[in-house]
Amino acid sequence: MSTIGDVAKRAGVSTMTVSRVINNSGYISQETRERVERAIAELGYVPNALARSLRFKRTKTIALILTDITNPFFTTLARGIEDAASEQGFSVIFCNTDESKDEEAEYLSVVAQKQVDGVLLVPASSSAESVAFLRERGIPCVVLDRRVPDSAVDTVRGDSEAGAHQLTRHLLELGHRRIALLNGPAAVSTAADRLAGYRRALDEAGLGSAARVYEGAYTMESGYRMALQLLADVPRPTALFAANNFIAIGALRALREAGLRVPDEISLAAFDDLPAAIMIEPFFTVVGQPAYEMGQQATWLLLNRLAGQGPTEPQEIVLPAQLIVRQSSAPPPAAR
Amino acid sequence: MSTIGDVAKRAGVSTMTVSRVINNSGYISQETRERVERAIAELGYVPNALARSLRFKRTKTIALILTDITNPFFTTLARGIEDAASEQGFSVIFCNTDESKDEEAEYLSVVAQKQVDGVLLVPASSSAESVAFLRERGIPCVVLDRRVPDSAVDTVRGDSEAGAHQLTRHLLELGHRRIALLNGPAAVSTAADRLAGYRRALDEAGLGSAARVYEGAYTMESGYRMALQLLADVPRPTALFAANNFIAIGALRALREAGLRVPDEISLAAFDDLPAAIMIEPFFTVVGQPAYEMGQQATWLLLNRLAGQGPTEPQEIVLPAQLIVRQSSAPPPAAR
DNA sequence: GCATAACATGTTACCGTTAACAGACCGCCG
DNA sequence: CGGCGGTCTGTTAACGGTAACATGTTATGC
Repeated sequence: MSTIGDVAKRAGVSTMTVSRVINNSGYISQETRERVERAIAELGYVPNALARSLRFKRTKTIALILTDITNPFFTTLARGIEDAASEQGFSVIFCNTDESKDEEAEYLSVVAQKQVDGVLLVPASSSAESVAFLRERGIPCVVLDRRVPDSAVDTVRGDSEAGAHQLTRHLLELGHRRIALLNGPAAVSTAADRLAGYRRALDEAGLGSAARVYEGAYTMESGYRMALQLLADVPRPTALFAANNFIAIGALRALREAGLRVPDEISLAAFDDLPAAIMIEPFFTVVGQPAYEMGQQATWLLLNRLAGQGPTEPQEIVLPAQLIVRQSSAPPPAAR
Repeated sequence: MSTIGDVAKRAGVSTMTVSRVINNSGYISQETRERVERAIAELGYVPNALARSLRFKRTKTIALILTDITNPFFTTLARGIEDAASEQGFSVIFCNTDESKDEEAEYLSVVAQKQVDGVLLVPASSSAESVAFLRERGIPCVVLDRRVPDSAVDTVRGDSEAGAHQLTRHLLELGHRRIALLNGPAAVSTAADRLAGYRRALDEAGLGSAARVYEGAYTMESGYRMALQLLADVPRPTALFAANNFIAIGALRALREAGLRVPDEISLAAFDDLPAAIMIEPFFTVVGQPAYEMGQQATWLLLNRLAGQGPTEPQEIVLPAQLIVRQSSAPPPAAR
């Protein structure tokens, strides 16, 4: 690739003159400008952003560190982020941690070295380490989807507690009394919040002691295993609340294998919608989160920080979750 | 963020000594090494990859330019790419072009400026411009999923022709004689290939004149519109072949709205599987492509090129597509 | 006991770009 | 006609890191 020096030589001027043409700064005569532009075109010159970034200390690049892009919730989030970022001329480096703290730390180190201007982080665990790492190095950060025990960090997330409360109430109102929660890892704030919402709904119904909580991971395998375990319980729950979409899919498989019809014999409801695009038969009763908007808002917040705009206090933006009742939830068999 | 100079000052050595410690090169006394390491830890120093890249002319970063990450096929592809890249210490910048040539050109310019070591490109159109742009600037490139009219470029794609042939034959064997193809844009090679496979199957069955081809975009809206159009045709086709998953979903919506039961009254089969994770009710008969492996292989190919390994001739890796018969295809009503 | 090699550290220059400063030339004003 | 301001272009140094070279010190071998 040619450099500004090559262009300068070809146009018979100094590199500084070329730089002025590129950046439209200072004075250049019409004739020189044309000569330089011709040289640029002939050489197919593109400025070296590394050299620029080294001087300006900004790369116009942000990092998106999430757990798994194949989870449709995160896919949509990522799309919202990339759209909002590219609109303002920013590029996005994306990283999948698979919920591993070590992977996350590794990626943080890499993107810090690459001098990203900011980080959008879906933290793998509910610790303050990652945020502290970034703060020490002066890298702005917005935490996405989950809380971390650090009150001074910008956060954009869905309202897991209220969403879980809504979903549990929905099941209670259908007449269910034995509702099991198939939850994600306790260390992840969304799991803690969904548990809290579930508990609150049960408590309000005077059924606090009926809580049945299984703790696993936000994966299909874990959903499958938790459901198997649950099916062995006596008496069996009449409704399952899956704490995310993957758990729901895994659990559904287990229910199918056990020959249980949904929702006739057992109800199943979940947190996190699947994109409408993909729901061939709109089936799951869910609490959906506005993933695309969440990504947009987080990016706007981060880019505003980078531009030194907006309020200085840390923001916590909590987007509402919405209950969407579909076919997977119905009154319990006994109640019919 | 602190620099190598700050570390050097704190440790009372030259920057070169610090550099040697970081890179484990040359000779350093145990004592000096420890002093430097302490200084690094105290300052939370991370080396500036920009400065390094400026010297070495490699950024350990690749660009992934695709049309839309929310298409599950590309999501899985992207995941395969990121996994393969990060395993070798490479970061991935991702860009959504939404099938726009202008967006693609814009992104190419940006990533060229950012000095990515290579580009994985799902071209928005079947022109050689983008590949030429990269070649002029010496940026290695692997074209993904689609062909471009440039025989000298590495390509990794699925076998659209054979897959479409298989799927069409499947419908023919079920007894269908009026099979409509709801295709993507003719300018995209996968659409051309799927059309060719479809035509070949019909020709082989002596039904070449029965071909009915609708051309649209690879989107749900387009699938919906094409299906509406098709439903007005007399006589109506008994089977639809949707050229990708989004078209299939849009078409299914139109069929539902028209009150047509699938597959009893009309069959529907598609190219591109939906991830098993998301198929709540395995429903669509499809030709699936190994998206994750495609991403992996493309990345390996690109990284090998960067390392100067592997054959020098351009590669064309064509991965097989696989017919998966599920519930959306059945014999035509008349044949029952 | 002295050349020689191995070890340990520092200095200089460069990667590509641009801010800051420095000239050179022009016309215009008093 | 001397000086001043506007226009145009060039030189130098710096961003953070490292290769290549230089220098000094200590151990090794004969």
